[in-house]
Amino acid sequence: MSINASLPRLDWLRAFATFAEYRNFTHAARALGLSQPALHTQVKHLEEALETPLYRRDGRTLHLTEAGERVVGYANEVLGSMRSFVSEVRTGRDQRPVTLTAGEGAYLYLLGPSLEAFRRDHPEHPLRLLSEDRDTALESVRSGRADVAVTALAAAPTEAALEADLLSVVGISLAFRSDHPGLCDGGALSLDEVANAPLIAPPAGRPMRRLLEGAWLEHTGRPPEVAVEASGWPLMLEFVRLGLGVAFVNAFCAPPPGVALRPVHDLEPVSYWMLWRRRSTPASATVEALRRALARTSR
Amino acid sequence: MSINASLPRLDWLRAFATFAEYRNFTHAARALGLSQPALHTQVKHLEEALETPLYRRDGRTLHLTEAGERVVGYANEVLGSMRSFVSEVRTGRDQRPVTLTAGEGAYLYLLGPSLEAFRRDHPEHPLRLLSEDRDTALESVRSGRADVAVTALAAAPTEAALEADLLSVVGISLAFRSDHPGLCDGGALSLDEVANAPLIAPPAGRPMRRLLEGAWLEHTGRPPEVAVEASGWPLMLEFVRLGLGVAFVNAFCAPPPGVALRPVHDLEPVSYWMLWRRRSTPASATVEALRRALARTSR
DNA sequence: ACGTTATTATAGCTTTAAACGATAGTTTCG
DNA sequence: CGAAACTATCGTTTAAAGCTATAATAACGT
Repeated sequence: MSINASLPRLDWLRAFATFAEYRNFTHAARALGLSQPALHTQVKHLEEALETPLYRRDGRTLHLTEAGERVVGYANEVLGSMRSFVSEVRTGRDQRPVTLTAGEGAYLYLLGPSLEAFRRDHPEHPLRLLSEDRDTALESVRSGRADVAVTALAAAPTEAALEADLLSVVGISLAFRSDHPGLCDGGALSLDEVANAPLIAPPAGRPMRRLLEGAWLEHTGRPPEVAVEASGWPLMLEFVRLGLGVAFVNAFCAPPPGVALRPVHDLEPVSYWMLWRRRSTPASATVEALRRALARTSR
Repeated sequence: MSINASLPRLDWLRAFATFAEYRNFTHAARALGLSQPALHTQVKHLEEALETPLYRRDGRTLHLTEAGERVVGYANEVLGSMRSFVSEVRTGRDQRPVTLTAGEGAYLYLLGPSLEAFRRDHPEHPLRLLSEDRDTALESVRSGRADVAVTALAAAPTEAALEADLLSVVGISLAFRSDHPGLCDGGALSLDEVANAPLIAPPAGRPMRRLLEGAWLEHTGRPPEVAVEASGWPLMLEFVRLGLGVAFVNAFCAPPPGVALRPVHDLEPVSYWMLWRRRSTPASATVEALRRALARTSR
């Protein structure tokens, strides 16, 4: 009944956290400044302390188990909290950097004012801004490498480990050269009106591209013909300016001179969500429950 | 610019936490199953890692510094969270015991139904119930040994480290034998009406005793004459039943057969508070601020 | 198919550091 | 002022964490 079964060491948690990042002992060990065997035994110790396998081998690639995923998240949480506490005690004030991850588009067109405001109101906290695509960003939040992610999602994530808030819903607009014949005036466009213009689109596989392909098929009966592939709205808009074609972009984009936007009503608007890891101080939920129970006491 | 200055080890935190409990290296070391020098160096290492003295010597007695107080709290928090996480991973579910500390009176007359309800709604969480007096209970919460305290306080504590909720305000009643001449009927009593009855009161120095002495002086111009000292309302009520005198008790007390209660209006009612440690995941406040800043984003 | 490369996992040896016993140094108390 | 109670330090011992070397295994290229 291992009542006082030894706690895992923080070294082991850190070791496992960086191992989880690389999923490769050799590289992770180099990143930690350790030998590969040393890292290996640290992870092994952690597994023994938790009496649970944390990763699985499929041939030469290593996958985290479900328990492993939870442990990474907790490890990063505890390590981050510890680091910030230490620096807080040492310097007398909280200087923990806050890490935000988002896509380039969100930074350029959505988050600017908020970040300025945060910087102004909390100058004491360094702000680490990662630029990552949707999946990487979610993974960064899950694993605790980032505190908050902002990204476009079809719906709030159902994962229990994450909490989310809807930030903004933005429509899709068509970007075209101001001198484009036949597009310059009018309200919302339909897809058919632009079915024949050469198209600048994100690379195959990106979420926005898939959205486009679906809607195109539905409205015109055939897949879109993409003239130019470009990643990121600034590039797409630049290519529009150069006359390489038209592009579908989020309505919040600021078009460069010579480029105009018109809303498109056949495309679903995109929802931007802010996501963060549900803090798993496992105690707190229970303690909260007890507090609620007590608060029901005759008042 | 110690960017990666080594983190304190959990051993050191645990060592310091139990040292803080005893404020005595020798005893704490015995409690930990360590030699006194070993414990001493662990605490020293912690101080070096935090670059801050955690205790001070006044002759032979040791006091925690202010930083030391914060570190104990954080240490207990982190250790508790770690223990519960480990057992959660090992067993697959959260079994963290929740620790409540309160006085005997609160348990007997105030908290019963709430505790029953909590037990029914959360049978998976062991409940540890400590019986401590006010100061010890507060100290237990501050140091993280207990999750929640319930105790009578004149006002909400102003300490930044604690949060509090008012649970209940209860008046003071006089407990007397049902056959007492002249007391049996009527509404609220004044102090003068009972100034001559032999008095059963808590031992000198207890909060309730001090309250009584203050009010007595104010209303009758002289200190009360205490016939019997007894600690705890059950004992006091029992002595009332035996005819040793009358007693002032909280109105929520359940008098035994043969004993009656009547409210007393010259005595201030007593407020029962629930207190808990403000969770200091130092990150969370900042992250919260960032989230608020982002949420101000055009919606 | 077979050698080459990349990587995990184990073994033996070395080094680091944590624990211990002994003890000097302080303060308090009778 | 001596005894008792502790803290803090000093070598010494012991445990554990690191390193190099290497066996074992899977993927890859020719």
